[in-house]
Order: sequence, then C-alpha cells, then structure tokens
Amino acid sequence: MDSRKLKILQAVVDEYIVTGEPVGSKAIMAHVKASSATIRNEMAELEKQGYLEQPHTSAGRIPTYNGYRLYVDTLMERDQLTDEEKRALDSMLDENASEEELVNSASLALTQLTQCASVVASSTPKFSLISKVEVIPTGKRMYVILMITSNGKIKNKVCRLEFDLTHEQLEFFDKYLAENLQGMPIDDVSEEMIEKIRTAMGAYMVTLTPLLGELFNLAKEMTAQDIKLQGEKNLLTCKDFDQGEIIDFLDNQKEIEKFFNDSFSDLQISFSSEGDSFAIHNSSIISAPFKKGGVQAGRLGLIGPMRINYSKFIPYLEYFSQRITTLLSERDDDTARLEIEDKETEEGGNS
Amino acid sequence: MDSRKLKILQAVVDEYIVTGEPVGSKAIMAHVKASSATIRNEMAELEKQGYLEQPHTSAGRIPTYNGYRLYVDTLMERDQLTDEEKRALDSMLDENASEEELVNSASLALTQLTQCASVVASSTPKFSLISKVEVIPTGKRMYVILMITSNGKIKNKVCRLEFDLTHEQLEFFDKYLAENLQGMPIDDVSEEMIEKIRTAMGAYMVTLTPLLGELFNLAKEMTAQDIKLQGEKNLLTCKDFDQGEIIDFLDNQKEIEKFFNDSFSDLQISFSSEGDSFAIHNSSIISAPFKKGGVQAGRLGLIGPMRINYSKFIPYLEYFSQRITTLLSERDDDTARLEIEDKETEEGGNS
DNA sequence: TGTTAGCACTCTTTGTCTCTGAGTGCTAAT
DNA sequence: ATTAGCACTCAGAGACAAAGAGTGCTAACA
Repeated sequence: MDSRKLKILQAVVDEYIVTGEPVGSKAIMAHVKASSATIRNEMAELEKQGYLEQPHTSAGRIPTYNGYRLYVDTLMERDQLTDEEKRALDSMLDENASEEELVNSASLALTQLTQCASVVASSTPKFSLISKVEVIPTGKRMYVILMITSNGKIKNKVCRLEFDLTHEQLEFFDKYLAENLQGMPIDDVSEEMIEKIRTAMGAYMVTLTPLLGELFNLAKEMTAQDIKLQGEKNLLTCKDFDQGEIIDFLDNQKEIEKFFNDSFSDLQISFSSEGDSFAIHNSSIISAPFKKGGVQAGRLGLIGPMRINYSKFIPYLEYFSQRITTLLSERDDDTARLEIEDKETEEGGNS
Repeated sequence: MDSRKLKILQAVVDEYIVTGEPVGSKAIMAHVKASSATIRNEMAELEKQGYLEQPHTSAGRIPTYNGYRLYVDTLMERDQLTDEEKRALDSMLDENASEEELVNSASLALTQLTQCASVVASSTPKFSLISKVEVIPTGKRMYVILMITSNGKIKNKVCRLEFDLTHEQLEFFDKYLAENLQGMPIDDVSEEMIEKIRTAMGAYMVTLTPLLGELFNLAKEMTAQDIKLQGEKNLLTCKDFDQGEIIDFLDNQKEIEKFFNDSFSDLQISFSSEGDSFAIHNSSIISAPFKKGGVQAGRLGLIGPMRINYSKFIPYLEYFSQRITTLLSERDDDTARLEIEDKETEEGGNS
C-alpha cells in the first residue's frame, strides 16, 4: 500500500475524529502535500479498497470499520504523557482508598477526561481461596451468609428460613463450614460439593438446605464478573450514537461482558462492526487490564464513538491501568515488609 | 365552581391523559352534554381561572398544574381493582424473597405496568438498634467493618490501615464494640461518641482511629435513605419529557430524595411545577409508604409524566404498598408464634 | 506517466412559500 | 343561557428554489 495513501487515510481519520463531519479533499491538503485532485483520486481508490466511504455522492469521506482498524493498528501515533499530565491524572485517583474505590476513581476520571462511558470489570479469579464463611442470624428466621475471599472481596446474602435455627444447629453448621470450606478454592464450590455437605448435616439437613442453596449462589456470584458502568450520560448525549440503541443498551448492560473477558491480556480495541451482535453502532470499546499480585484483577475500559481521540485516550487508559497495578502491588510489598518486621518483634499471625 | 365546568375540566384531563394531544371542544362533547360553543365558552373561563392553557391560539386546551391538582384531589375516580387484577399483581411479587427483593419485585412490576420509572426508598429508622458490629481482617492490613441493625439491614465497609492489628488489638476492639455498641440506637453513633471510644482505646488509639472513622461513616450510611430507581428507560423514551432534562436527572438522582421523605405518611402526589427545583418538567411523582412492624420502612413510588393514568396507577401503587406491608407483618407474626413454640421446648435465645 | 486545473454534476441543507385543517373567539339568533 | 355560524389564527406538511460543499472526469502539463 502506497505511503501517500496511508497518509491520506490517517489524515481523514484524524480530521474526522476532530470535526465529526465527512472530510473533503481540500481539508486533507493541509496534511498531505498534493493537490485536491490527486487526493480525490487516492480517496476514490481507498474507497474501492474498503477503508473509506461516502455518506452520499457529494459529501466527503468517512472511515469504514476497516479504515479505523488500520488506523489504530498501524497508523495512529500515541501521545506521550508529559510529567505534568501524569501528575494531573494522579491527582484524580483516590490513591489511598480501598481497591474498589481506587479503581472507581480512575473510571470516574476517565468519564470526565474523555466524555465517554467508562467500565470497571473486576473478577475474582476462580482459584481464589475462601478465607471466611459465616452464617449470622439477623432477625426472626433471617440469616446472612457472609463470604470473604483471599483477594479481599466480601459479599453477603440474606436468607429467610422456614424455621429458626437453634444455637446448636448454627454452631454445628458454622463450624462445619469453617473446617471444610475455609481455604478451599472458590471454584470448588460445586453442586456436588453442596450435596456432600447436605448429607453431612445429618439430622439438620432439611432445615439447612435453603442456606446451602444460597451458599452455592453466593459462591457463584463471587466468581462472576462484576461490571460497573459509569458516565452513561456521555453515551446519551453523544451525537454519533442512535439514542434508541443507547437506551436499549443501558437497559441490558450484560451485553458488554464479552468485551471484558478475563482472557484478554493487553490493550484491547473492538469496534461494533455491522455483523456484530453488540447493539451500539458506531461504537468502540477499549480496555486495558490491571493486576494485583501478578494476576489480572480486572479491566478498565472505555465505551465511546468510533471517532474517539485514540491518540490521547489510549495513553490515559493505559496510564491508569498501570498506576492501579503499581499501587496495588506497592500495598502488597509494603505489607510484606511490615509483616516481616512484625514477626521479628512478636509472633502474631492473625489471618 | 360550576359543576359543568368541573365536568369539562375532568373530561379535558381524562382525554389528554389518553391522547397526549391538546383537547378541543368537539372532543369534550362526547363527555358533557352541551354544544361545542358552550364548551368553548366554559373552557375560556377555565383558562382564565388558571386550570387550562393553550399551547397556541388555534389549538385545543391542556391542563395546567392547577388543573391536574384539582383533578387528582377531587375530580378523579379511582378504579377498583378486581380480584383477578389483584391476583395478577400478586403473581408479579416475589412473595417469599427477602424484604429487599420483595420490594424490588414490586418496583419492577410497576415499571412494567405503568411505563414509568419506579422508586424504592427504604430507610432504616434512626431508633433502630445496632444488633451486631464486627471487625473482620480480610487481607494484609485490610479490614471489614460489618454492621447489622435490628431491622435486618446489613452493610459493610472496607478499610485499609497503616499497620496490621495484632490479635490482642483486634480482640480488644471487637469486644469493646460488642459490649458498648450492640443494642444501642444507631442514631446514637455521633462524633462525640466515637471520640469517647477513641479515648477508651488507650494505647491502641492511634492504630484504631481510621477504623473508628469508618465505623462512624458506616453508621451514618445505615440511617441514610437508600433510594433505588428502576425503569429509567421509560423516562428516556417518554415523549412528554425533555430528554436533556431526563439525562441530567439520571446523572444526579439525589434530587428525588426530598419526594420520598420519611415524614410523608400517606399517598403523596407531587407535580414538578414551574417554581420547583425538580429538574424534570411535566413530571409527577406519586408515592405510598410501606410498613414493617407498624413502622414506616420505606416508600414505593412512581415517576412519570403529568398525564399519567392516575385512576389506574394509584390503585396499583397502593395495592403493592399494602401487600408488602401485609407480607412483612405476616412474617413477623409467623415468627412470633414460632418463637413462642420454640421457648416451650428449649431455651435457645440466639439473637 | 503521474499530477493538477477546470468544470459539470450530484446531493444535502436551508429557507420561503403555500395550502390544509383543526380549533378558536365572537356575533347574532333562538 | 345556549347554540349555530363564520371569520380568523396558527402549526405542520409539502413543494420548490437557491446555496454550497464535494465529487468524478477530462484535458493539459511537467
């Protein structure tokens, strides 16, 4: 492919990203040293090759999906963040907050910086261990099952029983759970496993069955991907989108789960192409992973129109992801160091 | 006020609710026995009195805020729910689920039945008692504060400390909380109170201060009104609304809190009138309380356009509120009975 | 042979104009 | 007091023209 043609394609995308209007040959002259006629010829060729398209005969060109793809894969130049910018981004993070709040603050910052919607997808790896399970009575025949995993996630489920549990029943159950579930990989909580506990309950079996059911559900929910969308407003007010599609999407956000798959490792850029099942036409989804203890703990993402400022926003996204990864690992390191100091002075091991 | 005039006003509102178009004198003839000229005269009068208005000279009339107010207060006829309808409504409720899910199912049902947005505002009364507070270590220097109130609400807060707590510290703190906070009205957790605990911590004071801060926040959050909006889609697709206003509203939902005040007792109907600070013009908010143990536990509400089918939707809303109240109190009753039986056979008192 | 100036052509957008129809207010008759 | 009749108003739809942006193609040029 001709280098001038690539330059023209790049110029079209760059220009279109800024203006949002179809780009004509004259506008390209500012970017490429050639006459408008030459550029027109090249553009006609680029159209034939499927990188550009015309909304109508007498309009300028806009990039096609393939055009964007080529652009983000090879043409685009990423801005380098200056130290000043980095400091500005840092100041938008709740660096001292809990993991969840930290990631949320990054997501919120992204919505403000990019005028896009932002996504936090956090997952509890299947090999995480159950570090605590407890059943707590909270009222008449009401019980809460509390579960905490080794990666610090906490979740509970309210459960109403037909009968109140006696002291002994509760104690027995709690003890059984502590002895048998604690330390076990969360993914090992299977239906067979629950069934095994059920039979082990002996005489208490019937009474405890509903609790066991909820326990199973709770374990499933723990490992389920947790997706949080922020900045929906930006999607609704973005003129590149069909409002109806956005509304439908907001009504059924599960759709995006597949774009935040755990198996993606690095920066991921997807376009909603024609054949795609993703409802929002003209949208692109960018995501980058963040890690904790060397393991992917989730992904931070951006949903916006295809004509998004990739050069600027990708560095933002990557910077935040890296920063979160660093902060989370610093915490681990710090603590590791402190723990060693601890052990030197006393033998407290309370986790 | 003339009875015919009232009839005409009622007819205008009724008709407008159905069609959404300004109502002309001819359309009223179907409802009121009079010629179009007479009706026109009366309508002109109603306009002068501030109950109707004209979008433009050659259009029909639409009700003003005052017109709607008069309509809902005295003119409107509420539909009676048939047994069949009641059964249909019942079938939409998760009668056996937890309180939260039960109320949510009602809210969801309302969004489907009315094409409006629905609100659940649940509050934990300030005089609720703290039935459990616990600090649980969940990872390196990470702690969770868990709080449960006498009305069965459970909430937790993750907290990161500068140093790990020793076994003794944790035990001491937990014991102190159990002895001093358990059984106390949640509203008694004040800054002074926290300060008192802080000094009581003696040598542990510095280490535990962050935890105490979070404990305070947690208590505040427990009593804060918890508002959940469902069916936002219906607001966005409703042509009576200005989309921009809806988007702004969705972006800042706190606005509606004042419409679900605990101090409202019975059915409440508010209109967004001109002078009102509520952002959505042409909207009305209806809400009804539901109770638990004789005390208001929250409100169920509806946000829709002013031209909402009041005759139908108010009965829906009231039916759901009453049904929830009944179900929640039945649960209490059942349990009360069971507890008595319990006491006859053994002396277990585990709450 | 690749590039460019020039020109006719296409198509959207914008504005203006007219026509239509629904609904009104007023007047005069009942 | 009510009603029939009529002139009037105004929003909305449709037709049409003008403007403007951008194209493709042809022919000239380096």
